[in-house]
Amino acid sequence: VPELPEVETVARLLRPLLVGRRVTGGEVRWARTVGGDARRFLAAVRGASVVALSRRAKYLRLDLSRRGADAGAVIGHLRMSGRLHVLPGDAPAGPHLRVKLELDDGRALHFDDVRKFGRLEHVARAEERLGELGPEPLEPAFTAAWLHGALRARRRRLKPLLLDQSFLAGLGNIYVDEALFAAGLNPLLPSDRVRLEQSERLVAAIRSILARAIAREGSSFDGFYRTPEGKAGGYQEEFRVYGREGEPCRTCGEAIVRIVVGQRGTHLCPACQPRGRGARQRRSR
DNA sequence: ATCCTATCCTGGCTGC
DNA sequence: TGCAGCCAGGATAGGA
Repeated sequence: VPELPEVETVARLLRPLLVGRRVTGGEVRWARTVGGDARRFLAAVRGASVVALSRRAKYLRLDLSRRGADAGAVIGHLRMSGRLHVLPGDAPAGPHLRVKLELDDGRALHFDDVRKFGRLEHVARAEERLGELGPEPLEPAFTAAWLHGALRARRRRLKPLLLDQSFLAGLGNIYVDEALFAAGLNPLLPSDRVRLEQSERLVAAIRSILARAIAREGSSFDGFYRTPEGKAGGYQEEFRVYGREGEPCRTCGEAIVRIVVGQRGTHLCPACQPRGRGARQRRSR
């Protein structure tokens, strides 16, 4: 599932192929992908040039201009199964092609998406489609002090809170599970019981896991995510808990467990990620 | 304030 | 072998 590292990889690899290019035409095969109105979308992007390509949370943002004037932006979200590829103009459409944008260099941007949850929408102002997003975990503002305060200001279980994009932007099911394992924190722990020292471990875990996953161009384990070059990512080889139910913990040998938290499959090592120390102290007295 | 459920989708899997 | 039914999963809306 594309999360921050996968979207960052897509942005980095597409940027040199798209920035400076003008959209000369296009085709929409699934209207909902572009927000429901294919004609309006194509009119908005035809003739516009890509002036910048960036990532915010799990969104891709293509800023457009037409004859030097602001022409809004295309906001992309890969959701579960979306893929973006720049291919030769005469490349055949894949079976799940939803949107194709022809470029002035003879190539074309293909948006393929088996499950049709992905989006590639045009908006006048990028902010209106980006929603309310928390801080970027790789930005300097994401510190242990901030996280600790933010966690204590709420009373939610850690896992759903870290998945909440308005709390922290860019993490999804995989990297939350991996980060909680690396920090030794239980996914069910109420956020207001996280101590400063635990917040420090969590910040360090999130930062290092995301950086490492970007270096490996994301995670590919279910046949969906591929880089724009068609390659699989490599970070799935470094998973400690995700998708490892029943397999031994690489730290302690205990069997990895899968539970459901907030309707999400959640993987953890029950020995390395025990419930909070307070609960254990109470039990032992 | 927080949690839960349904919705959107389809391929792949399970069970019979 | 065939087929019905279930499930994952990000974001969001609406209800408890």
